[in-house]
This record gives sequence, C-alpha cells and structure tokens, in this order.
Amino acid sequence: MMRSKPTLHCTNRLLLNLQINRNNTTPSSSSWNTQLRELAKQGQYEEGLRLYRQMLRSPAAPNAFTFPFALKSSAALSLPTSGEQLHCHVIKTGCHDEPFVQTALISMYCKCCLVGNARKLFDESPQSKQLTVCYNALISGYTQNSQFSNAVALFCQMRLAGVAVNSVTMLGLTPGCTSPMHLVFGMSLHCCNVKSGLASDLSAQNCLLTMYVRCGSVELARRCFDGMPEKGLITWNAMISGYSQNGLATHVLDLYREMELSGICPDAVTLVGVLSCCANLGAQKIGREVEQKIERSGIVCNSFLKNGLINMYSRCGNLVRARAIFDGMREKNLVSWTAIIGGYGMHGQGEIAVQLFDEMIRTGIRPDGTVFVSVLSACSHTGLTDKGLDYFYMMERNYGLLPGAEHYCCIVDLLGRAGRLQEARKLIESMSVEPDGAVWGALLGACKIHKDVELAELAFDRVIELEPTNTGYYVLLSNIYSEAKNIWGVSRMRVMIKERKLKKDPGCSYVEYKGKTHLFVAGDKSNPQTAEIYKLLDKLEGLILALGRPTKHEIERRNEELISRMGVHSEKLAIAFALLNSVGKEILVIKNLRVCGDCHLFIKLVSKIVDCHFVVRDATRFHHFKNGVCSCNDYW
DNA sequence: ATAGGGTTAG
Repeated sequence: MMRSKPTLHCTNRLLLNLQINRNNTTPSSSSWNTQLRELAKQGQYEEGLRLYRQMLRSPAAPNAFTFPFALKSSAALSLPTSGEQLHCHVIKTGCHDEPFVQTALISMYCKCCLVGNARKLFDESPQSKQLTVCYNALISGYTQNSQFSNAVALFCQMRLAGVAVNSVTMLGLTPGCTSPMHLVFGMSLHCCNVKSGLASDLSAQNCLLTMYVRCGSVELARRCFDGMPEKGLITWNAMISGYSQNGLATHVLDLYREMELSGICPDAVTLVGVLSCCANLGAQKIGREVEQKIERSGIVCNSFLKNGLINMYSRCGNLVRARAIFDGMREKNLVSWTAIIGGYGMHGQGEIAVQLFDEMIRTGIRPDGTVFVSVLSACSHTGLTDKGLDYFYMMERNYGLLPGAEHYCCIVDLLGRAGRLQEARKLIESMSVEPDGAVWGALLGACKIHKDVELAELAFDRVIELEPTNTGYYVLLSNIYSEAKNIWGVSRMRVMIKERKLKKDPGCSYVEYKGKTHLFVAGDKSNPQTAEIYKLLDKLEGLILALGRPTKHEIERRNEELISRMGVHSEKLAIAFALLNSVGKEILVIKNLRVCGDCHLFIKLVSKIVDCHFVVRDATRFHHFKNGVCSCNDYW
C-alpha cells in the first residue's frame, strides 16, 4: 500500500535540495509552496512541517498559499501546539481573512480535538457563515469528535442560512449515524442525497453503506452495495468489514471470493476482516491462505494484520504459530497482548496467560476492560481463583476501570468453580451495573458443578427473566434436576419449554472441510449428506453400546423428550460429517455456545472408537478429546 | 497553486 514511500521520500529531499541550491538565488515563496504541496499530497507531513520551519528561517515569507498545506500537516499529525503557532503566523501575516486559510484553520482545530476553537473562529468571521466549505469542515469536525447533535444543528443552521449543501457536507454528516437510533435520520440523509443528485458519488455511497452497518442494518447496507454500479476497493472493504463486525462470517467468505473473481485486489483492510471471520469459524486453512497471500502479494503486514493473524491462529487451536507471530512483532500493542493472553486462556494455560499479562504491565502498556476479560477468564479456567480476584480488584483501584457485567461474569464463574457459590451470589447482588443473563447463567453453571439445586433455581428465575427464549438454560436446569433425581423438576422444564413454544437450541457448530466451512444447527437436515450423517450416528451409538457403555448418557435418557424437541445436537452432526468425509486425524469443531454434558460424553466415547483427535472450541475454551479422555470437565 | 470526505484488529 505505502511500500514506495521511503524512495519517494529520498527523491523529494533530493529534488528540494537541488532546487534550492541549483540557482544561487534564494527560492521564492511560491517555490517553497510548491514543495509543501507535493509533500502534503504524498502524506509526508513531518517533512512538510520541517520544510515550513526551514522556510521561516529563509528570506521568503509564508503567504496565503503556504498556510493551507502547513495547517494540513499539523492537522494530520494532530499537533495542536504547532497548529496554534501557525494560527499566530496567519494573523501576523494578515492572512486570517482568506477563506482558504480560515477553512484550513477550522479543520486543523477539529482534527486536534479543539472543536471549541474551531467554532470560535467560525462564529467570529461573518464570511465563514456564507461558505459551504467552512460549514463542511466544522460539521465533519463535530462528527469526528462525537458531537453529532452539534453537527446536525449546524447542518440545520446551514440550510436556514441558504448556504449550498454539497456531497462533502453529506460525507461529514453521514458517519455520525452510528447506532440504531440514528437509522431514521441516516435514511433521510440518504433520501436527501438521492433527491439532490449527490447519491451517484462513490464516496457518498461508501459512507451510506457504512452508516447502515453501524446503525445495525446489514441488509440495507447490502442493498446499497448491490445497487452500486461501480464499486471501489473501499466499497468491498466496507461490506466485508460490515459482515465481519456483525458475526456473519460465512457472508464474509462468500463476498471475499466474489471480490477476487471480480478482479479487485484486496488490501490489508480486506484481509483483516477475512481473518476475523476465519477466527470465528475455526477456518485455519483459509486463514493460512490469507497469510500466504500477504507474503506473496507484498501487502505490508501492519499491526492490524498481525493481530488478526494472532487471533486467527489462537482461535483455530494453533497456539505455536500465534506465539511465533506475537514474538516476532517489534511493537506489540494492547490488542496483540489481548489476543495472545486470550489464546492461552482458551487453551487452559492460565499460568502463561497470567505471566504474559504481568509482562505486559511491566512493559508499560495500560490495560483496558477487554484485556481484563481475557486474563480473568484465563484465571477462572485454570482455577487461579485468588489471582483472578486480585486482578479484579486491581482494575478499579490501579487503573480506574469500572468492572462491567462481562467482568462480573468471569468472577462469578471463578468463584463458582471454586465452590464459593454464596460469595458469587452476594457479589451479583452487590453489582454496580445491572447483571445480565450471562452473569446469572455463570452462577447457574457453577450450581451444576457443585450440585446446588436450591441456588440453581434462584439463578434460573433471574436468568429466565432476562433471556426467556434461551433454551440452553432450561436444559441446564433440567440436567441439574436430573442429576439430583428430581423427576418433578425435569418435567417442569419440559412443560415450560412446551408452553413457551421454545423450539430449537440456537446453537450451531462448524467444521472446515476442503477450504469451506460447513454449518450445522441442532436437528439440522439441510446438509446434502444428512441421511449418511444420521446413519453414521446410529452406527456410532451401536459401537458405544458394544463397548459396554450406555448408548445414551444417563442424563440424556432422563431428558429424552426434552432433547428430542431440540433435535440432534449440532456438535454430533458436525462430528459425523467430519468422520464421513475423512477431514483428517485432528478434527476441529467450533460451537458458538457451551458444549453440553450429553455431547461431551458422546464425543469422549467416540474418540475411543475412532482413531481421531477431536478438538472442540466452545464459547469459552478448547476441549481436546483423545482415546476416550477429555482435557477438561468443563461443560454445561 | 490555496479549504471540506469514506474502509481495519483483541
């Protein structure tokens, strides 16, 4: 992308020196300006400012043509001190009434996060209020400084003043629509664009597409995308990232393929989106292809891409490769550390995760809420209870970070696993933020481990208030009743599910095969090999029986009717599919929720029969099944 | 010659 930059840089230097030294006369202001313009055009802003300072020392005086370039450089580098200095020079040279300079000043202050200064300039100059460009600069400034309501107010003021609105006005305003509550306004902007004939502009369309994604409507974004007769790289990237951010991983892969077919060359931004979906799907082969593509095509592997690779390899079970990339990074940022810490946590290697976290702190990186989620969940999976609690209290005390529901969720899980159930319950009751379903769900899960029916019922009541349609919780409590031989409880769950007309477990599983990912949901019959899959599952049940083990898990037998309502679990279908197609010695199955007890036992027994190593990644961690043994007993 | 805009990770 920016590969040729260093050479250009040298060339420019040479050119500059040549031009300044060739003619023994001192260069005129306009020749300084030409050089400044070239540097700004090529994004060499540091060089630009250096040149400007050089100019100040020369006999040539800066003029109205000098400032826009110099200001642009300060703005791009977000250097308010240098910007304010330039402002002084502007006044000293009497250029402050020049509209171009005024606009550049407004824009500079906005980019340096000093919107107040920008507004003051705007208000104090009567002519600014007549100029589209000044409004545009300030409107986009408000938007970029998260002051959308001010941007909208100024937009209204602009229209009342009768100042012409153009496509750049829309480009400044549209990105302010960032949440579903802005959708209606965003759509009205879209209409406005169409009516005033501004909609054919490629950038405006890219902007609208992104706006729909951020407002939560991927469908409308896709409709925009499909309606664009000419698509640029940014168009494809915006759509791919849109799918990726909304977890529509298979759509990402389809679109990426389509993009390649249409002859558009992906760049780093594209591949970041693709890697993120490979991570979600456990599609390591596709992810590896992406890595090879980076090496072959000479795309600069920037920190975004490296972090994407670390995350992809960690979540596909290849910690060795993830670690190698991490170790090879010269400048590791917070995201890099979070990705690798999360990777070790998911693999049950909490000690290493904790060591890495401490190392990160030592290198002077300030942690945020997300990296605390990684390290806290790593502690809970490895039973590092006290260590986890230390970190939890450290959050607020040392870093002023208020724990959110997701942190409480980790701590409830941590205390729960350690059998400190009442402590966990008290913690929930003392929470400063409203507990969500996951928090009570964690307590419910802990009650299963420690067979506490009474507390389980309490947690269940709370969780079901918050997530009444999540069938996983009904099954979980039913399993708890089942283990306690509480037949009444089991049937109560059955009735509740029936009455509430809850049907399918929303869970799904993925397997990668021949460079494609195959999706299964519970009770799925849409796969072309469905008949063979069910036949193989029957055969496996038979083989398990021949081992002298029960055909079905005891719990599953008691819950038979309940399970049959849910359909065959997605994990079982995915495993049968993988075996049927000889995916390999090691089979990776991705489950979007938690692996349940029934499947856990089933997979364990199957790994005894077939010469295969199963790796299941669920919502929280990796489970390795081999020769009838599993690496952990962590399931719902 | 001179001002205003869109896509990226945990």
